[in-house]
Amino acid sequence: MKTTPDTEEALRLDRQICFSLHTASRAFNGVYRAVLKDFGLTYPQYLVLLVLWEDGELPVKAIGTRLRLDSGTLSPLLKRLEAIGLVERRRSTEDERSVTVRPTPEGAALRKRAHLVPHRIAAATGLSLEEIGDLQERLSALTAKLDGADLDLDPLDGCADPTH
Amino acid sequence: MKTTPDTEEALRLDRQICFSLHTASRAFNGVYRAVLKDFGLTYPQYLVLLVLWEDGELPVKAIGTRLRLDSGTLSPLLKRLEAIGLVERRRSTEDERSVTVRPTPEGAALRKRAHLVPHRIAAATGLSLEEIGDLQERLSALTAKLDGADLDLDPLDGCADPTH
DNA sequence: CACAATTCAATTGCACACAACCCAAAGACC
DNA sequence: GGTCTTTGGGTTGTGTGCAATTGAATTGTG
Repeated sequence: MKTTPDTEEALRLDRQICFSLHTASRAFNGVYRAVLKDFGLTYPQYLVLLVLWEDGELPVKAIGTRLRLDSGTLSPLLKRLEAIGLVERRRSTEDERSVTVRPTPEGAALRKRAHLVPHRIAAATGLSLEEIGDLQERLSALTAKLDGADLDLDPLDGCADPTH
Repeated sequence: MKTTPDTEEALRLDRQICFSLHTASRAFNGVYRAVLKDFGLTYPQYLVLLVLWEDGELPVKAIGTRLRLDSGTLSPLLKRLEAIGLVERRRSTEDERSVTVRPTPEGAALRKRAHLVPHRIAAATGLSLEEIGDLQERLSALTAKLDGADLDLDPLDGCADPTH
């Protein structure tokens, strides 16, 4: 790694990682959009249903922890899922701050139809299960790293030389 | 790969790839948000500036092709960049349908300060340049595959057996 | 030249995603 | 009991991201 500023190269290189991740994510989103259209679901709505199918019933807080989403995103999303009759929201009696979400019978029934989704997505990726697993592993590690980064680095030094 | 439906496993496995990609992308976005706050830029705005810094001046259409964004996203974004004085939009004289975007002197000057950004981002990833390059390559390949997928597959068969 | 098809940008509508706030309920503390 | 703090959801505001439409300009074709 050079210590010269090398503005051109840095700006180009940087674009590569973040941009490819950004684009891949949107491309994936597009594929999900197409596949989930038949179910009338968006991709984040599908994610919420996945965790509910697994756990049966969860408070909003727990869904947010699982998906790393806050109430600003989840509240309206859950209201939409409730509006189309797939989930039910009930304020807990023992802790009235908490709202418990669970699939309605229609929401639970959707699970049977939804098991087709992963096959179609996997086919669209064109990757083997092994490659998928590997990529997933790297991305999870990257996310953990990014979440933990505090960014309190000196603007210039301390970056190029980790031993500093 | 088994041919049994295996709903549980399929739904879980599927969650892994798409979810990790989705989460990694948002985590990256969060890091950029923190780093770019000093510049008053969002991450997509930064991407637009990157291509403008490289090419000097581009029609909206070309920016969209580079970043895979359409006018619905770019039009308001560019108006914001114009509002804060970083770019200039001018309707082309030779083709009046086209709008040419280029950095203002302030926008061009920002480039010098922005070369700090990639260092901080790279540091936050905790990855070597080699790992970054490898990941980028996989993601680009994945995006290409996803963009090309037509999804006109049979819902069930035709997935597990590529020779079909 | 006239007319249809295409292209480019902008706009509208909807759904995240996140920061920043508000409020009510629950705990913690004296 | 009476405050103080924390916690869980909700709301608001801003900024994407994308489908669908509009409208003007250009191109293609007879």
